[in-house]
Amino acid sequence: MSLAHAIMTAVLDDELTGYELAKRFDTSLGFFWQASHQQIYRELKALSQKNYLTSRAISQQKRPDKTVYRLTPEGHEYLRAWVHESTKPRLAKDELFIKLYNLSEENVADLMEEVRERREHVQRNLSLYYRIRNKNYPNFSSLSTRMQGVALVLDAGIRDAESIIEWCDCTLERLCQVKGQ
Amino acid sequence: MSLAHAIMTAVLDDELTGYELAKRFDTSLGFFWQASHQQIYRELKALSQKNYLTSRAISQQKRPDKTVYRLTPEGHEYLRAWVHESTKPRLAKDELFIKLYNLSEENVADLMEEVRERREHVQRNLSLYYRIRNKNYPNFSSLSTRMQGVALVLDAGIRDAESIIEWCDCTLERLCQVKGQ
DNA sequence: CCCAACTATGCAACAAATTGCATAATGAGT
DNA sequence: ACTCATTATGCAATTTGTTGCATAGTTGGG
Repeated sequence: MSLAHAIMTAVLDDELTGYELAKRFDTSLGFFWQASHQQIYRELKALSQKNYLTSRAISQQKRPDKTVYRLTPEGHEYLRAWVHESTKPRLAKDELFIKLYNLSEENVADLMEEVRERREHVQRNLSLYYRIRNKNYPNFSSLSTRMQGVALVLDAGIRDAESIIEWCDCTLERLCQVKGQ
Repeated sequence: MSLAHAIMTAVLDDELTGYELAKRFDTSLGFFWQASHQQIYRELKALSQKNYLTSRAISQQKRPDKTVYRLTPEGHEYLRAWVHESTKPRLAKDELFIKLYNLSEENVADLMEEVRERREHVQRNLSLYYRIRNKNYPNFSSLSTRMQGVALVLDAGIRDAESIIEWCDCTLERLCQVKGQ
């Protein structure tokens, strides 16, 4: 259900296409929500039928035609009311940790490589978050209330990424000792 | 698919019932995987049919009868091979951050309460992780390789929880200022 | 010039997860 | 005495998410 809320929140300020939404769920929004383009297009259609979103077709010459979506007043009110409802605990699933539970001399090299890849991936996200913060949220106090909320989420993403990178470095050192018997 | 791997990993050392597994997915394992008891019982049945787990019925007088599951050699081999396969990126979904994107003077009090609850929840988990570490993994170097892997995951859980608590404290201060205009 | 990646959308089949319900005994607290 | 939480398992319906496929022009690199 909350994919709907995430999408509606994403189009609070911007008019966006399904394609652009998919990219955001893969980058900035990806810190706290993920969705495939198939899911997004399905949900956009459902939300339009419920009258929470309106769509507008845009013809393009050099690119395929596209449809941009924006929040309706009904959608805005629905979202406003939803914020007051009880919040589900965060959901996290990470295969890497299941695999680490199975650590052995036989697989330690593979797992080190996985941790290295995880570090790189998180480092890329962190760089992106820094860029977004420097560009759009340089001074917290000067932001509008809504943008302060966004900045707080960005801060969570940055802290999360930094802490994971530290763990990766520490873990790689320890796995290196396991590898060398 | 990976619920299967998580369950098989959980019964690597211990014989467990579906009920006990459900409790673990709600506490220690919950850091990196969650599953309802309905999901778990279904998966246990499927894994038994595939011959990756064997079950043993235990009659009880004061409590309902129960069934304990353990890993078969086939299950062990399957798990061993799976560790070498490519790992999917972590999946995280958190409604709290969607709600923070919608921060306003109207909802700031509710959101502060949500952040406080999140802090308490994470603090409870952190205390549990500390207890587990002090009890079972006090000295990293003296552990078996497999247990070192478990200790590394525990370390990730501790770092994660500590960093979230810091964010909650910082966020509560900032939200307090928003509340007071 | 060819191949890959990007832009842009969507259907259909399938797998995974959630929600609601059901049973049934024991122990702990008010 | 009554109520609530705990132990212990499971079915059925629905919702959500994944995987595979399909189309089709543009842009960039080697």
